[in-house]
Amino acid sequence: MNAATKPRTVPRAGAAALAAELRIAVMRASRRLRAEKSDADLSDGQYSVLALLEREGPSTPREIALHERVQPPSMTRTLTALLELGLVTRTEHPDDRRQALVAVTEAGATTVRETRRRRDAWLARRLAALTPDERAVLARATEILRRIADS
Amino acid sequence: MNAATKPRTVPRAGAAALAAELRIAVMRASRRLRAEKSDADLSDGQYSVLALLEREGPSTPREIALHERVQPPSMTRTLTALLELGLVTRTEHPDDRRQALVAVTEAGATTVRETRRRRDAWLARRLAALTPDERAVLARATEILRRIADS
DNA sequence: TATTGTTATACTCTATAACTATA
DNA sequence: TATAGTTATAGAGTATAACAATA
Repeated sequence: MNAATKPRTVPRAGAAALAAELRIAVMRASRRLRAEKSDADLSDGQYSVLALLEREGPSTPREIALHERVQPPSMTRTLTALLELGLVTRTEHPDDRRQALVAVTEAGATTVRETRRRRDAWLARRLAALTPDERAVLARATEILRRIADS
Repeated sequence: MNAATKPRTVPRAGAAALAAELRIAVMRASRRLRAEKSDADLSDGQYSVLALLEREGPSTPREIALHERVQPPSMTRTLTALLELGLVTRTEHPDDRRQALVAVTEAGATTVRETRRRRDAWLARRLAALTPDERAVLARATEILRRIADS
């Protein structure tokens, strides 16, 4: 059942019909990817903050809360957990003593890279089973999806 | 910056390189989609159960819990909430009096359809702004993604 | 005895309100 | 006064353990 039997998946290419199919496929794929986590016992929110800091460098609790769309007290709790796990550090802000600067530790960066590696490995195994043509479709779709998400 | 400048998005079509790009695009898109929630005052879990019952017909609490990968006590709580909202009914199982049969009400079915419509609207607007060729790419990608997620 | 479903209880994550320290 | 961050407290969702009813 590879190429000949897919009646629902290539319907009329109308935007409304495609939206429903694409939404389901994207949500389901992301759920599967999220399930591929590293051994670190982190919640989604904790990992999201750790990955943000690893990707973009040190930040203040308020900035992180804004980016994660969470209230400051919730971020305090998340950061406290990451601190106790030794995955981030908290230091004084050089210019403003009200603020704090949070940064990943070496262990934190390792955790992020490990999780990323596992998720990529899971996906890469499945991509390797596709035809070159199918991979080309996904490569084009990747760029289009990125544009949509950033809009 | 549409066709001439995309160095990262169509790299060598190797599975490993594509995996990282696709993972980021899928996770980011799903994050945006999830942020577009409807007015319906239901949690993700409650809506998920309601949509399941609307899609597949009446079921027992245990079956629903299995499908949603949740423990039975958690499902009891979710079903109680949906019952109090008048979105589902609970009746005796015809063959086994230990079990119960849960089904959506007309109000429940309406809620599901309305929510689905609202969630798709955001994505449909963005798809409508694409070229027919780009929509065709996403239609093909949808089918491929679904296969990957189900594997 | 085994299975279905519920109740009792606790833990996690998030929220709002009130507080402290600094600008 | 305004802002950054924390503490206090509450609500929603899920989990395990113990229990009742039925097979």
